[in-house]
Amino acid sequence: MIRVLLVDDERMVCAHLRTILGVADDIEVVGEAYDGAEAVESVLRHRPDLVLMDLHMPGVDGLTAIEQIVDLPNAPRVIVLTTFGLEQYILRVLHAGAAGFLLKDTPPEDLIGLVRVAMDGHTVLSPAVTRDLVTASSGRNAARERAALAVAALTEREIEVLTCIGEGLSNAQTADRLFLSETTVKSYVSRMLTKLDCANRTQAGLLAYDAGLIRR
Amino acid sequence: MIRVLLVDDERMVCAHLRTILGVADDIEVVGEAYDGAEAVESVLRHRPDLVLMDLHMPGVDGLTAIEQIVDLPNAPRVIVLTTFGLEQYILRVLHAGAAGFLLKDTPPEDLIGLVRVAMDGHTVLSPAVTRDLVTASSGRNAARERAALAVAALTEREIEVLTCIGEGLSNAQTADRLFLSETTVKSYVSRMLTKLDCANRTQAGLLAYDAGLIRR
DNA sequence: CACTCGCCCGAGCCGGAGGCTGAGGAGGAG
DNA sequence: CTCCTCCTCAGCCTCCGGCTCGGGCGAGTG
Repeated sequence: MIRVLLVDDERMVCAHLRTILGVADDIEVVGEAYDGAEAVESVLRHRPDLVLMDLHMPGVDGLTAIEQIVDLPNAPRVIVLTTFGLEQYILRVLHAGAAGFLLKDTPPEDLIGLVRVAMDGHTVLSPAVTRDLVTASSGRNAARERAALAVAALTEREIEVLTCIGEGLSNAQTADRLFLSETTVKSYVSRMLTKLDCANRTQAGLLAYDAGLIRR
Repeated sequence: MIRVLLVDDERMVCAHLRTILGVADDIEVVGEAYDGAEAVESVLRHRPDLVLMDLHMPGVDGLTAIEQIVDLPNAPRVIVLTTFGLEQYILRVLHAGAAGFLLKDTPPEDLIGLVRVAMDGHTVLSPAVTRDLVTASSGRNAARERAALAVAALTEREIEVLTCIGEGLSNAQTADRLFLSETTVKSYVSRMLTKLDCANRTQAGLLAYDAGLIRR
């Protein structure tokens, strides 16, 4: 038996979910909560196996509620079930410890299977959420590959200078670190900028970041 | 009826999966393939609804096989099912268009439910895969939060200027874009640098990047 | 050997970047 | 009305950033 807690500030939604999940004979809705603070209390009181939670709620944020819930001993699984347009929260939601991120356009007949799968320890995502996750991270990869390719065309010394630029050092500071004259550093910078097709050192710094020369 | 194609270079694995999925009366294994090239052919021949595919295979890579398969008309859903240690491919796998990323320690009894959920359009991930996905992106989040906090202290106009800096524009170019005088831009830059505790516009540019003001 | 070529270093010049002071107008809070 | 914040702009000065040119050094090449 999977004990489920529903969390949504709109009671209509809770009621709707209750009827949807009611048809499954291995699922039991053990309670409802209408904001983040209530959610944490309800978890402590009803000890559910799984929580279906909205993100947008008055008072305590859904995100912080998740963090508090998953930190509890014998913590339940938490699935975020929210409206469109909040897909970009996906990374933060997963980082908070959620077991899934679903949009409210999820067909009712799918929901039961999703609950079971999440209960088994797996992570479930709605199509739009996956799309956002991919586009959010694919942009970086494209930039990263371009940057790595551009940097590969540089000499070793030039890369050292580029790294310094990426750390925000001035030419004088760079010269100091690399035991060079400032004018030497300047000439390196100049050649680099043309090689990398950058207009100024700021662009070069971002490129160094993309290429992974510097961390933060 | 869900028509499934199995792709794994080890035939034992295919046979095992066949017996596991055999107990579900809504799933039918319609074929097997033992490398990436075969997988594409088999998809064209058997027209499955869903493909269970290993990543590590001789010849054509699993990743490129996925890309080719999901580009087909009436493409099937593709779930990656592979061994430990390949979790870091998660982003590439999702970007290639996969509907899931499972490890081979997935309990047999879970697999059927996972196939059904993926078939409904959702994305499914194994716990270890989710963990890797989160840690891979959480490193940047630390820098991102610091940056977002710093940027929050700026006025709207200052943020616009900061964005231009992040794109590598000069003061004159920034002034041109925002319909301002160059001296105005300079004063903004000056105040920003002190507010953000940056020595150069290069450091400010990286901060703008971290804060998500600019994409690439 | 002389010649070339790429990489490493450096000087000098000039325009832009950055810091400082000062100041006017628009709008909100008291 | 006054005080305050924010947006806007000017002028000045200093210094850094970026460009051009040039020399030294090692490795190939004919």
